[in-house]
Amino acid sequence: MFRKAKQNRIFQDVVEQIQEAIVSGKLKAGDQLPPERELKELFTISRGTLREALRVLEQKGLIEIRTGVAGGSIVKGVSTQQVSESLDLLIRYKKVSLQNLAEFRIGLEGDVAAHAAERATADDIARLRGLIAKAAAYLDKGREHWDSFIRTDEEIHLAIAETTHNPLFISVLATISHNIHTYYESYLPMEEPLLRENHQDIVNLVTAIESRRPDEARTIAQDHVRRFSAHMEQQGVR
Amino acid sequence: MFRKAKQNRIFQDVVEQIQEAIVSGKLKAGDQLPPERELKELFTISRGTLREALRVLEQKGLIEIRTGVAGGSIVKGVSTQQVSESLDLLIRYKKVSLQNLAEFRIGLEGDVAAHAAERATADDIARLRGLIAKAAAYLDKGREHWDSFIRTDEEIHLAIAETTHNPLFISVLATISHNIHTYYESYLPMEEPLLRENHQDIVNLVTAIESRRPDEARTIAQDHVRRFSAHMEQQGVR
DNA sequence: TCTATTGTAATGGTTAAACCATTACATATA
DNA sequence: TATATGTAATGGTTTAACCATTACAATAGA
Repeated sequence: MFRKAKQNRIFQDVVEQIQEAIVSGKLKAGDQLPPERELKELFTISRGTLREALRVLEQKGLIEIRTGVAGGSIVKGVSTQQVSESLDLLIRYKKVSLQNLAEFRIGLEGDVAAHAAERATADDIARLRGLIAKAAAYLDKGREHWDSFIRTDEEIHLAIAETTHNPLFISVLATISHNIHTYYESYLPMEEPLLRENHQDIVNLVTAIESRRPDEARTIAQDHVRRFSAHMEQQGVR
Repeated sequence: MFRKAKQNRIFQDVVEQIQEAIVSGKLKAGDQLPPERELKELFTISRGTLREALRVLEQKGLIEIRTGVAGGSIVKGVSTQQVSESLDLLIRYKKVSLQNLAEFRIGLEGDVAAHAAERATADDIARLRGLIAKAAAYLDKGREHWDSFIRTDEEIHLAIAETTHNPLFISVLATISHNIHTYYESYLPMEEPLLRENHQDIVNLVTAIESRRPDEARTIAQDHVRRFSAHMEQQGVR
């Protein structure tokens, strides 16, 4: 029914006030908070307590703190960074396995592909085609550019998510993608046939999106995720 | 290529040392850290700096801090709590709409239902049946217990997510559910037929899960979400 | 006049010592 | 034996001082 009434911790109150201002839009990304010595007067608290509050806000990714003249707390706005970081911690703590990630990602990438196919504009398609060409170029340029290929691949997945115009798909996919790519780099053998297979999947996917075939797009995306997860598992990832 | 080399902040070093000890298992959930006045000696830092470090660890959900004799920092281990909280912040900040949430939830609840049907144990089913009976009782007890019905309904959705045994499904669904229920309470008319319809959906869903019919479970879950989102939209939610 | 150097003041980072508020546990009392 | 009370441990907060870094202005040199 009720949660335990927490003892009032002053810094917590300060955190909530500033966070609320950011979430509600009163403070926008790029805005600068007054220096600590002024803020502490505004809240009528000591500098130490204020700094604990700023530390929490910094940890949440809501502000960035710079030293020096004209330094101070700069508002950053909410980003996927924090979701990503906490998920990363979970994975390292072995609470989330590669299978868990893959299983989740199959549904997610499928939905994203299907919705993208329903909504992609000509601009979206042009952007995707551009990224595909860029990836292909890296692939042809040889081994030392394959890192760039992988990064472009991730970029394409994100671009597809963006054509859904649903911030949830975008942020969740960004988080999962980022974490999957950590595995990618460690466990996917960097061999040309595999990268070519990867690229061909993407080409097929974008073609399906362009042709407005949601079901086909979903199937291609899900197959792709399944196949590459299997590749990684063969490399001995638990 | 490289990230900017951050200036060494002492509290950051302390955070990393303690976090590493937790993630690597040297510190386990339930373990108690020495009191601040001892810790500060161990790290040879001031109490203020130590407290900034503890604040960050607390914010990350890695420790819990209690006052009083025998209080102090208790290790909590890594949990999904932080993922949920940051995702929650993201939803509030990005002003994710009911449609955005519903669209995302359709795929998610479908996947969850299907995987639950594949994996549910006898215990899982018993638990779900128990919750369903509890919900039905609240429904029969009349209007003033309908709040409890709604809360039990959310509990059932979470219990289904838990039978997937995939922490990703669990924490993401928990977050989405929590946010959807904010809308629920504001926009869903509290009328008996609607609540009965809701309950019947859940009964059907659990039956499908019990009978190991993933596809049917997926369809029921998705229909349910679609129908109730439509109900809310009729109430004029953007 | 333009550029490179140097100075300086603003600002976050850290330390230290003191006192307050809460609470588990021991002790005393009915 | 059970309840009330005392007490010491522990986190929460304040204050004041000093250090480290840095943007910007003043200065010097070409």
